[in-house]
Amino acid sequence: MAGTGTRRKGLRLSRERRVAEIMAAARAVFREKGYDEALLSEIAERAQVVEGNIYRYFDNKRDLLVKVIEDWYETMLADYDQQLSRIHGTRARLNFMIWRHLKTVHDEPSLCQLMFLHLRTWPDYSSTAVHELNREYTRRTLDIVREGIEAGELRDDVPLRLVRDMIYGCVEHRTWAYLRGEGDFDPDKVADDIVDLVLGGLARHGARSEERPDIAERLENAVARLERLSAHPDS
Amino acid sequence: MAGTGTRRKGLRLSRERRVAEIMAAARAVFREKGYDEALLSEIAERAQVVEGNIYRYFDNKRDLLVKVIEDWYETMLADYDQQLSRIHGTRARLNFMIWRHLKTVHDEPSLCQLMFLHLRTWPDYSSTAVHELNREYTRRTLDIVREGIEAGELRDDVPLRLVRDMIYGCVEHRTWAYLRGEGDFDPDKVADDIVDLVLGGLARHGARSEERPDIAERLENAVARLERLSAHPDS
Amino acid sequence: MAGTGTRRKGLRLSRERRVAEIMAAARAVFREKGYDEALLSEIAERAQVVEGNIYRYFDNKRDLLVKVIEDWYETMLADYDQQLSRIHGTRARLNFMIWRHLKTVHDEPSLCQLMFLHLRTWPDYSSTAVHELNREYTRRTLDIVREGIEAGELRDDVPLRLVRDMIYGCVEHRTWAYLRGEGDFDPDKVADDIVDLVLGGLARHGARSEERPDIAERLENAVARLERLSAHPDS
Amino acid sequence: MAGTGTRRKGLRLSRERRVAEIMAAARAVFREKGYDEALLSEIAERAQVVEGNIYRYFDNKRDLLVKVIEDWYETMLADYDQQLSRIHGTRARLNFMIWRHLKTVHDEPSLCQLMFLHLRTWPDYSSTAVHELNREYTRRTLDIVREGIEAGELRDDVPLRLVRDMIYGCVEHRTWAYLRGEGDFDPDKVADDIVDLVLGGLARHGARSEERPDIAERLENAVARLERLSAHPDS
DNA sequence: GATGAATGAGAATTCATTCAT
DNA sequence: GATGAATGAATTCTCATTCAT
Repeated sequence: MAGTGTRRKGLRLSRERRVAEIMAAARAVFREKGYDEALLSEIAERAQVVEGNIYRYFDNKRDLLVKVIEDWYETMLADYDQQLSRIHGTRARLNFMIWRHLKTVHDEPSLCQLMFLHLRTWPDYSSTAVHELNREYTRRTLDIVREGIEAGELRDDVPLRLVRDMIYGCVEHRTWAYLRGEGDFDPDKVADDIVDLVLGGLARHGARSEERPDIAERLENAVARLERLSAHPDS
Repeated sequence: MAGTGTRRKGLRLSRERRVAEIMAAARAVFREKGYDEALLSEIAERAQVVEGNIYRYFDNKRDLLVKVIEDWYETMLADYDQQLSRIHGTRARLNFMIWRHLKTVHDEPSLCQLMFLHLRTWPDYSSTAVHELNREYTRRTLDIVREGIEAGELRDDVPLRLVRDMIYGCVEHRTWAYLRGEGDFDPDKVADDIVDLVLGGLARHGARSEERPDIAERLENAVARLERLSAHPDS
Repeated sequence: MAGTGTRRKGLRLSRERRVAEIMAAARAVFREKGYDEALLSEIAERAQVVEGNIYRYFDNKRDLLVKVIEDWYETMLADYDQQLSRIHGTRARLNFMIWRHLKTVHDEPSLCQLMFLHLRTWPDYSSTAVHELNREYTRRTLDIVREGIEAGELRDDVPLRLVRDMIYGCVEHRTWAYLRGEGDFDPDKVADDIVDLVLGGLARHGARSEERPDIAERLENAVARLERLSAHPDS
Repeated sequence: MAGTGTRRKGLRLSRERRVAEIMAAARAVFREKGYDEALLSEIAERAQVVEGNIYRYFDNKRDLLVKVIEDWYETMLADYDQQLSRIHGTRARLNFMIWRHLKTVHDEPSLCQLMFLHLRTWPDYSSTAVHELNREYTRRTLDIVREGIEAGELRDDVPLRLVRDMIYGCVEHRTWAYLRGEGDFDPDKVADDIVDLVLGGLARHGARSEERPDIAERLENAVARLERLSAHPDS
């Protein structure tokens, strides 16, 4: 009751430091509890701050999450660049990007969930800095593809955007069960598989021209189907 | 206040009928408001039922959504089978599946959101009937791939599961902005692109560059669309 | 769907039989779940009856419990009489009554709880048949006391009612923890102790007259205290 | 509707003060309405607080009742000690304890009901502070008995625990009808009777019958009442 | 700059009982 | 006599955010 309490009281930290403490606490709590379950009161307590005080530095809970994720992205981006600079060759660089993304999901499933299920679904997401950071995040991959095209290694008749969607969508779907807490996956193996599939495609190529029906045959088949259609439209 | 009683009173319907009415109302409200904003009271009102009565047939709000989505899936599955039976050839069938999925997202963005952002994220999702229905939904695609492999048209050294993740993940990412209410997309175009990318892959293949503007391929795509039209005349 | 279902349908039983089945089901469910947790729907299901049908035989849930307890009491009373007829001597008969009561609590804790915490607390309890049955139940004990008085074995200057309250109140308090699910007790031992205490009292008797201060001394003490009181009333 | 704002707005009180106001309001409402009928909203209104604000200080309705009863017990215990210190002699002190308990039941039937029918029946009762307070409450009685034994006035072959159960069980049974709102009772008279029965027992004792209308005993009882009066002038 | 008391709005859920069929 | 669909009323509890001190 009397004397100096164990809890620092109104201790003044620089704004910078205060913000950092709150964000660290917020990241921890968001990670452990998810967005809805995370309580401002708990974040405040861990940051040694009073609840209402958080509002001095952040607009609201949502904003706090945005800032936490932004911060996380920035760290990742710097990291990526550093590592990518040592890797050469289209396939290897692509593989790295995909592997690194898989690794991130593997190591920080909770933060990824926060990104996938909350941030990204909020109505103003696309005006967020996180959106921009995410584009930046995936742009590296597209750069690699672009360079591969220029080098003549990759096809130039494919919408770049779709390549990105395919890679990141594939990773996301592939890791969905893991994020739900069911089972595990091996980032190395999955990365290899994805690169292989994305680059090589599903169709057979080597023997392709010989095996597949020639043009005349394919045209005939198509016409046959058209005839069938016109004959029995509701069959 | 005035006029003939607007609310029919105690009209007794069979369980079956009542369930159908509630589900119809629920689907509409969920679609319009999303999960959180959807009020049981509004659903009840539209279904001409007292709130508490919903609980005779559904465990809770969550269960109600699950049932609504289940019902939707069942309709879709039957529809798919019917239409798919008229389409032939690996590429065409694959194209149909992807196009149909894109079309669904395009036509029912709200229900898709419900599925993506709620149902699928709930902890017990994998024990849900919806989960099974979803596997059933994607199994058709895998069957086509499997048949393609058996026919020697597709590579047999690719993990099937990854193909599925790539296709559905790609669609989901590609349509994300649309689901968020930003912009639009053309199911036909996107389907063609995805099929092309999934089958052909990103890498250039020696034999391929010669055929480039492949007349047969273009004709095949055209026929696929015709088939689709006859199968699904209101698309 | 067709044919005779496994669930008898509208099978007509005599009113008597139907009532018995419902009461048996109700007793079981009340015992297992307690009053509040017991659901009419479960009782109905166990009794192979439809919910609304219970109301043909019982006024309401409360009435159902009353009837169940009544029935239980009646069985017990008959049992008591039969056994008591073979026991002789005031102490032995008293001991039996107390032991039997303890045994009942021990064997049917749930039904006792129902009686103690519900029936007995309801506002119209004293107009219930159960109330009368309970008086009947305790009257046997008072009869024994009365006979003991007439035989000159027991004091005749004690309010009978208080004796009853003391015996049954003591048992109830003594078994409270057990009813709450904490620990156990031995009906035989506790019965002996209670009889001993009730009959013998707490004060020493044998040496009593010698040890205790004689009248003069006691009067002196009393006067001393009175003086103290008047001298320092607020000390 | 008219006049100066009847509801003070956002007036800030210290935690301590606010808690006290809420508890006072809660005690009143619980007393008047019983547990189930008591509405948080009414408590809030009387405490001049918004409903949700109660939850800053109390976990839930149940906790609120617990705290109210605790508070009540604490007041009583302090009171008991103060009064008991002026009363001397085993019989007189025992008489006081019993009389005081009866008086409490008589004066605060509602709070007693709350204790008997709610608090005490909740599953975690024995881990409650109230449970401990109640033991403390009855421990005084046992101390008196213990001292009587040491002074050679009381038998040393009786389980103390049973004495306590007998006294408090007897009081509870004796006052049951009153608590139910039927009839009344006289704490003085009942206390005398109980003390007499507990000390003397039911059986006749040779030496006893001679002293029967024991003048000293009557005087002692009278003094005990006088002491009580001076200790508790408003009784 | 810090504190933490006060706010506020409502939404899901329960199940005994009734009564149309 | 049986059925089971429909009723309905009311309450607890949550926690981000604000703002008086």
